[in-house]
Amino acid sequence: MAKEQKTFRPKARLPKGLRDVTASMVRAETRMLGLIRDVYERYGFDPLETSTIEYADALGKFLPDEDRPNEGVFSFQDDDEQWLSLRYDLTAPLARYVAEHYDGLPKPFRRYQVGTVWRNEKPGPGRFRQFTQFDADTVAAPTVAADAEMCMMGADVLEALSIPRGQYRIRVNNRKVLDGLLEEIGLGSDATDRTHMTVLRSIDKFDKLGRRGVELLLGAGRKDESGDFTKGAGLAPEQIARVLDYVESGLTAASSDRAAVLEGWRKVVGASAIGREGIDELAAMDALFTSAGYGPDRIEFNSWIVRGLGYYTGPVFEAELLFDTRDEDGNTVRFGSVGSGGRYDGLIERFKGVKVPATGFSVGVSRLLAALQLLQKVDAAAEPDAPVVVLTLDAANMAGYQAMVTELRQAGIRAEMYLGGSGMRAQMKYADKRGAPVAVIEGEDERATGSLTLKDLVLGAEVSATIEDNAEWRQSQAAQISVPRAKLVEGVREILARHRR
RNA sequence: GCAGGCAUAGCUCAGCUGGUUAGAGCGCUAGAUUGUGGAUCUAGAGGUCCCCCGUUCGAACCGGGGUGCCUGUACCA
Repeated sequence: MAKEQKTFRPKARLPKGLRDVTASMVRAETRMLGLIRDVYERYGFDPLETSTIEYADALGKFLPDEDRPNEGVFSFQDDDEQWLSLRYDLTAPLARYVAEHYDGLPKPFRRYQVGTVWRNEKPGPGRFRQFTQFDADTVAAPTVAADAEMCMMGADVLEALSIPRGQYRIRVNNRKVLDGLLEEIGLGSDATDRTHMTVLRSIDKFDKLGRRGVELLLGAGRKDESGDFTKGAGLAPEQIARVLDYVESGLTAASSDRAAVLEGWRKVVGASAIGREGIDELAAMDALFTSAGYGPDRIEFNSWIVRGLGYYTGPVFEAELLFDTRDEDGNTVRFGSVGSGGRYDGLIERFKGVKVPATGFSVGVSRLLAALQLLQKVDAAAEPDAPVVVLTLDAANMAGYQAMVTELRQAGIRAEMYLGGSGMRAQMKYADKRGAPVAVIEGEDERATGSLTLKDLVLGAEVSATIEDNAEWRQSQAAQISVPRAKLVEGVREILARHRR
């Protein structure tokens, strides 16, 4: 009763939040990574490649509001039942590496690393579960000179990618200033306190929600446009006023004068020792920026840069694109942050028990690439020419076609022979779809006379626009020439030269 | 995670108050036009109407649950 067994057919689909990257984007990314690498190398950083998989406990959990432990990380068990995780950033593995090889490393230790990282969380526009980061970190460098260097390097990276000065900004703040503010409004110094965190997160949203939105979040809370309600920090009106004071003291002068921003902050948080320390550190950074010629059109001090609450302990910074652009659907897209970093003096302490100060900067590669693409800064010259296609019209003569392709390749010309099974018309369509500049044709007629027909497909496309009649289109062979078989390379070169960019 | 919306061919979508064989345009494949990409003409392939359960004589359409996508929000190491 052999009933027909249904063969199992898996559905061809990609898991959510992941994507396939096609030729032009792969090439553009490769090129972009090269430019970033050049900048990092110039600053004296050395490459390091750590593994993509680490023991879960080495990556650590440091989210203070851990409602869902282990969320966010892809994990699985090894043969010996130990938990392994895909890395979710490049900093935690660096901390592990430094702790493991501490005694042998030069200190300060400076390394850069580019790599794929994974986060198991809800994807969104421009937010994937697998993406690429490009980091530089300096470990065992206690002074803010290391932080200042990160900021300047961030600016250099963006300019190396042809983002004009003025269209981006490196925005810098200091966690110590924020701690001083919280102290000043009487919230104490418990960094894991819920109100504490809510206040910081509210400040972080100033850019997005504006003064009114932040005010609501600091107080009772805020309703979003779908009607969902976000609970606020529940501060008293005087406290709210003080926080907004701080935020706006950074706003008025931000683009013009770094020293003026620090003066403004000093008035609000200067009474706190930790706040003063933070401001003094930024003043030291300002001196370095200024002497190196990095003005406020590149690096600014900014009140609402907060960053994540997990591990930053000092200066924090974000590289932000300032322009709006439009996506394929014509919607306005604000790019915002394409890189970020800061000082994390506590990360390596997890392993070593001793404090090892460190600071780093991380470029969000995929995001930045998407921005460049919409800016049309993705360089078309990085694309290789499409291959010359040698048509295979006679199955008995494959050896002859192979010889032609090889000749072209040996002459440095990108070329391929048609490897499908269809007729001439389909082969021409294929060449067209590939964007081939030249089709090499050798059929019976050509072979009889020892010649080849070379068709200039670029010129042909231009000609076809003016022709409507089929007979005319076929007979007008303006776009093709006949050359002796021996002149294959020469003839192809000549046509390529016509269209050289 | 929370809130709202959406789900029909590769793509963009139509499909009446539930009614027989679910459609269009574009794209794709092949043929015609003496061995040639465009144009024109002809033919063809391609769908578990997101999935499961239910209501009904009957479900693409109604109800419940699930999944996926979009928007906002939260989080962002």
